[in-house]
Amino acid sequence: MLDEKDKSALHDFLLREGLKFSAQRLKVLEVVRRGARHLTAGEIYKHTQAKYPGIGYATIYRTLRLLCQAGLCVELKCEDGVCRYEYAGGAVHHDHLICTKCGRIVEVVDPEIERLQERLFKVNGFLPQRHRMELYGICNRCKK
Amino acid sequence: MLDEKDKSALHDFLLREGLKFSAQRLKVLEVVRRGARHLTAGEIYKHTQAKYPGIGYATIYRTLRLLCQAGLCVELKCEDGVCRYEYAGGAVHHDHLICTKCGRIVEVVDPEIERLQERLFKVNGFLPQRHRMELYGICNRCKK
DNA sequence: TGATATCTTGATAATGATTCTCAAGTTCAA
DNA sequence: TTGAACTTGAGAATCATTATCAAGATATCA
Repeated sequence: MLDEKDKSALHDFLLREGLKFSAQRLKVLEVVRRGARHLTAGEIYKHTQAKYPGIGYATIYRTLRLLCQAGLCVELKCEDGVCRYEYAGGAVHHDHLICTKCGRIVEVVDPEIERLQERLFKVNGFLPQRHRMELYGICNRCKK
Repeated sequence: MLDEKDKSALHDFLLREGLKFSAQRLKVLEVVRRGARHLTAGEIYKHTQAKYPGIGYATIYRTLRLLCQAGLCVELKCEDGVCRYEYAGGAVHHDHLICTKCGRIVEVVDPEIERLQERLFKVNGFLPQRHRMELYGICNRCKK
């Protein structure tokens, strides 16, 4: 099940871009929206298969790119070279704290850092678009 | 030509890890040390070929990983999915401001942000190891 | 409602960076 | 000098992601 808000956000985006609606696109959004955070494309593929048997890998990738463009999804490039995706519809931006032992990912936000980042953009004459901040360390469970 | 300091840093690391010295490893370090910033493995391969004809791709990758472990080199995961490498021996840590139009990379440092990042680690019970911060935007040359 | 142009899809091949394999070559401590 | 252990180069293998393309779905306009 998907909020009407998500569905219409997708619809609006497609309309705006001259693209078309499809059941596959809706299902992928649903999986990203309801599934765990930080899913890989492969995991999203498997989960979507359950709701829409027969969907292809290419469609998963295409749709994920689309959802990112629509601002409904965010792509996270991980250390292992595999991308992970998470729902971002109306969510607050956040960064990631990643344990290098167990791979646990903690989401963090620091408005102060965000502000300083904006300043760095400005000082260097850049028009800000987005950023990625990943902090790697050893989490308290793995420390001992 | 390579500073004695770099050479002995490599030597020390190899000794400490029970590994062996080789001309190839020295040449790769030299290329990373003297070459432009943000070289891809492919570029490092080509440049090293000039100094050490016959060197293989596998050796380049293996050596880059080694140099990263030794702290002489830093790997930068770029948006295009290709890793870039830069010398890091005794250098000050810095982050990257990347133009999404022309690909230009500007190095930036912000001690304030560094401090806040440390705090995020601590607050979440993580032992800090390293971080990656990449700011994406459009540079002043591409803006108009 | 139907025709049509355009967009999407799924299967599969292709790509491309990185890693693995293994026999032959090097290094270095004793 | 010798030998165990580490490295190397060539090329095959991996694996995530993209491209291709014919067949299918969608939406627009009459």
